[in-house]
Amino acid sequence: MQPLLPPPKSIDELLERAESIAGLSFTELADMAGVELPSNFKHHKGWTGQLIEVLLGSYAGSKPQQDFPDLGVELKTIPIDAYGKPLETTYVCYAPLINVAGIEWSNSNVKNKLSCVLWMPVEGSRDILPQDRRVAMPVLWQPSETQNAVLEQDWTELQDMICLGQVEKINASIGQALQIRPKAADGSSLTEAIGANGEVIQTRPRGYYLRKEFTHEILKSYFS
DNA sequence: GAATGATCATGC
DNA sequence: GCATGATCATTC
Repeated sequence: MQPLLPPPKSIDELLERAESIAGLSFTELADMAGVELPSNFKHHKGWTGQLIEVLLGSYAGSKPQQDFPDLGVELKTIPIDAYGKPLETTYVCYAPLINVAGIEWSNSNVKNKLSCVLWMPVEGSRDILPQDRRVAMPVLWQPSETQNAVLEQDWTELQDMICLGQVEKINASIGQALQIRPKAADGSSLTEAIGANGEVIQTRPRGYYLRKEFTHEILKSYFS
């Protein structure tokens, strides 16, 4: 998919664009973008996110930066049920597993990505066909002090385990708001990490994700 | 039913 | 393989 518009020049312009597609169905959005609508997402898991990106004027790419670097805004689509509750966790970024000296919360990719997020909730219930799913109203969010503290605490705990060679002990149950889970094409994918004795080991790549409870709180606070 | 771990598509 | 976009599907 190619961007349909130049990047927005201001947050207001970005919000206007986002609000202008709220309420529209995936069928209407696919038409606007000139792309085919998948009948399901089994083989097109990132389709919705990329569709919203091109409609709002984000440059496609896999750069480890925000979607709108000039505005300092990250774009996230999030599937919700009929009650506005998230149906999935939210991927944040890759978890660095090696050469981690010098990485602190203040300069981490997680903090950078989550410093300002434009959430685009979309209907995601599996009993709604992709063609009928609609986009909800956007939410521009910046973490509160409390939220930032929780994120920092989780990140520190997890990143400490990585530094101490305990990556193999990390599972998705660790962390109140942030968790680490595998992030790879399949189980054969490997990357370097720190082992229990400080040696270099091979392990499955991991990513940081936000729990549904945390994103639910974000969405609720803007609709109450 | 929800959560964890696994997986799919794409561009370099 | 890394990093983006995430959802799937097995396990609990």
